[in-house]
Amino acid sequence: MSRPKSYDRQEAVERACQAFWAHGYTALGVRALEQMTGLNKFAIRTEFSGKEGLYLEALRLYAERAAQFAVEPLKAGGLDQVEEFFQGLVGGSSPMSSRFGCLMVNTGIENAELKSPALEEVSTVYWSMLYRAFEAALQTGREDGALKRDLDLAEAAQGLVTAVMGIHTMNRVSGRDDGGAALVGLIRDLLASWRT
Amino acid sequence: MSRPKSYDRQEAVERACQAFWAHGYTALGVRALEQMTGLNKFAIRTEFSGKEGLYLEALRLYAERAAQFAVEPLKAGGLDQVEEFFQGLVGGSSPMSSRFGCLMVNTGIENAELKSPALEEVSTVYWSMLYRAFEAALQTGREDGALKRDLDLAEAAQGLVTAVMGIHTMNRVSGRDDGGAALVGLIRDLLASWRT
DNA sequence: ACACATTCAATACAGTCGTATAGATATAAA
DNA sequence: TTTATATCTATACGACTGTATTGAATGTGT
Repeated sequence: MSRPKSYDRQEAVERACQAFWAHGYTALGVRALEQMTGLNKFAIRTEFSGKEGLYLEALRLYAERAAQFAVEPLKAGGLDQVEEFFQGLVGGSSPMSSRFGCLMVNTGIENAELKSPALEEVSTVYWSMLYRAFEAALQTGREDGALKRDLDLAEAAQGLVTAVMGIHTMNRVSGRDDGGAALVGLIRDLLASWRT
Repeated sequence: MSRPKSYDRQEAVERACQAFWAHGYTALGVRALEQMTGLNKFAIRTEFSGKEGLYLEALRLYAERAAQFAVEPLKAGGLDQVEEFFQGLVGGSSPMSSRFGCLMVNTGIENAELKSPALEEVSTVYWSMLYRAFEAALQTGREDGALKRDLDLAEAAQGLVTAVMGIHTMNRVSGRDDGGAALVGLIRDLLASWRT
């Protein structure tokens, strides 16, 4: 009963995610977004209520993908899965590694002062999701008796999250999807030292 | 023979450094910079040849300070100094810790796509300076016989640099100058495991 | 074939960006 | 006191920002 949309919503969000990932939020203008997503200004407004709405949608997609591909295996597994997770942060064979770093890290740094409550929440939820996943994996390791008993689980999980940020940051700063490989190596050694 | 300047150059750069540190480059407009630095538009142009020139000056000051307060002790010391360095990245008593993270990390993430050769170089020089400092400290540790012989020094130094980025990033994302404390703890454990 | 509903393309808008310019101002030397 | 020089304040500029509006285009249902 009306003119069909000239774009595929899902694909548009996907492309927007990639675009924001590479260029950041502020630096990417609406007119550039049109080209990279196949959307038009009107659609950005009506479908996502503006640029920031599209950004939030892209962030949610990113978080969803990360939860699916990286975090779920973590919660189900133990120490080995933690090691695999870190391996996935570098190198070309993984969907979690990128020369542009991590969209959530980039967002957190760029918008630390933006004070958009919606952004703040997406970020917080994302990192606490990762924290709990590490916590669960370590807890599993402990219950399996694979982990030393004197390890502070909360500090370990939080420290791992921070290491993840470092790897992503180094990936972006170096412009290479394996820029953070050295820290992945150190984390592997650390995990080994935690094993019984 | 002319009207005296209404600002102190050194202090202006110092304030600009703080301002860019907190707000980033793009998000901080020239008109806001005037207020926060005590400079005026004319001075920004004549004294620093524009906003980007002032930014570079601020980055150089930041790098200089970091070299002086944090990196020099590293190059002169050994494993203990590496540990002290990481301790200095979190908590209120250190000039290297901040809830705004690290100016160089923020710059590297925000401007990964800016392609300003000058910025690129300042960043590269900074991180390789830190890398060499870690390398030197570890080398000293090795020569003192305090370090296990099978440790890959290059990977260790590069991994430590990446961990530093992670701590700064977590500081900024969490908005706390001790946000990265957990990873500092893990790094301390890791350093301990390297000792003979 | 026609009316209806929705999207599209193009343009307009007010606001901000960094920079450039011009007249007023302040100091030191003549 | 006058002159020269440099800095200050204020305004102007074109380019850009994200958003809003308007008439044309493109479908479906009658």
